[in-house]
Amino acid sequence: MTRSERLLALLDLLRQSRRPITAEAISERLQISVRTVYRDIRSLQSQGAHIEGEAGIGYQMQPGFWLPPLMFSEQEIEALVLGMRWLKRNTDPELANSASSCMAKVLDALPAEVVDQVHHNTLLVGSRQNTDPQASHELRQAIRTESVIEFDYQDAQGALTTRRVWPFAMGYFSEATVLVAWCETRNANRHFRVDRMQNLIITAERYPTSKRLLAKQWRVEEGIPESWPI
Amino acid sequence: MTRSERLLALLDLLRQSRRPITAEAISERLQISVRTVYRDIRSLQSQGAHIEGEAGIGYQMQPGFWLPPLMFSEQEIEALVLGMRWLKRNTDPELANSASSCMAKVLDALPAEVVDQVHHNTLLVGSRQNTDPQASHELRQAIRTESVIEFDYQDAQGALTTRRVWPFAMGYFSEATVLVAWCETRNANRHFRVDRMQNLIITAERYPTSKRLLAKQWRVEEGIPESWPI
DNA sequence: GTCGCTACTGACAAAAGTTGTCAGTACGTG
DNA sequence: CACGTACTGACAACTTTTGTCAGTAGCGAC
Repeated sequence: MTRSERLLALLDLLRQSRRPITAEAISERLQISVRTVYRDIRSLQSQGAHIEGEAGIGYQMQPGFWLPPLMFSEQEIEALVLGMRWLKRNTDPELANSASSCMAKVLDALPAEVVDQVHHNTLLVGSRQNTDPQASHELRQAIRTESVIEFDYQDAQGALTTRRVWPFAMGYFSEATVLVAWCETRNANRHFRVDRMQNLIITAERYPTSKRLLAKQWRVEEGIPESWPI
Repeated sequence: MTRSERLLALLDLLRQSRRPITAEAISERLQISVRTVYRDIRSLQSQGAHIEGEAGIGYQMQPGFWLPPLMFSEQEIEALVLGMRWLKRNTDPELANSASSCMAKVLDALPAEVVDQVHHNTLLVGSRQNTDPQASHELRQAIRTESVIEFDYQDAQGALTTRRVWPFAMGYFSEATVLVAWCETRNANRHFRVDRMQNLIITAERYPTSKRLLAKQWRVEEGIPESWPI
């Protein structure tokens, strides 16, 4: 059994065992030395598995690595499919891809007839003209990492300015995709249509506050009640 | 990316792709040689994954057989939230409700730190004017049950006619919601804007074919390739 | 405090695994 | 037959993995 196979086996082992397992027990079970068990555990942890070890006790895996089976009603499935289709046709390839894999994960646990229903579901969505998918992707990335960005912007009057902003939200409208950001140049929150940006640069610089705070402040300014409903 | 990480990624990839995927496609996606793809596939198979390969076709995995899917990634959560938000603001209350309960179920399975991310997610969607929510809901119900429906319809020229149709699909566009149906009156497939319908009646009568067949035929007529992607 | 149990770390050299390349075979479809 | 694709074997360069050994550290029982 090679290491990579063993890691999968170890995941399975930890997933199934309810009580803590000692490294020594694992080492016997998998026919490897204790030292290697420690290394394997470390490797899984670095891949996102929540495995806790306590001296004198053993190892135990916390939930949150594997997605448990989710059950949905027919209507919920319909909603899910429709939402994912909208993403596929109205955002960017990266989000579309995430939508697909979401759907695949959900479907994994569902009985075959439901999967079949999904593939024959006839709720459809239209698509709008795409804004530059690359930019859209990069901007979302920048929001995630709270990075300062720079770009040239052509406003509604056609005037071109260079901006340096702290992005914290994106709005998907049927006419355009809009970035919401704190503008260093103007010292205020501003909205920017993605299709009017040019020469976008994601700097390595992280902005000196958090997107949460920025968003909260923006909501107050705009009179948007509370954090966003789902 | 180490081999063991790659194997998990490969599982995810196979789970996600509904259609068979060729070894070459995988090799590009994972940035490895084709030979290594064959080795990786073999490795997963020997551990119990149900992966089938056919010459000239590609690989396909039978879902739900081995390890459960990995937890949603940050990007997948983002996609999910955005999709559900679109539903909330652009369809009807029934779908919006389904979206909410979907999200609630998903959140229930998520570790706390991810739940927090969801509540502070800043991808937003615009909303369009609603078509009559009641009608929208009833029409979807009619599609589900394959019921014959009747209504008065005002076409683009303003002429009013009474129709009896077999509904099988709905399209959500930014300008309007459109019902796609086989029209008994015209003996052909027709599209109807929901906002131009009046006096809608869902009859108790079930139409003498299936929505799948109707949809298939419509797709052929319209030159839409294959069943709908997610 | 000491003991027993166990998690965990660093270092190192031998052993094993991994990879891309190349040259082939096999299979089903058109 | 040609084509697309699954699949195999061999090999050498390259990386990773492994066990061993020598330690440190936390916790509960006595």
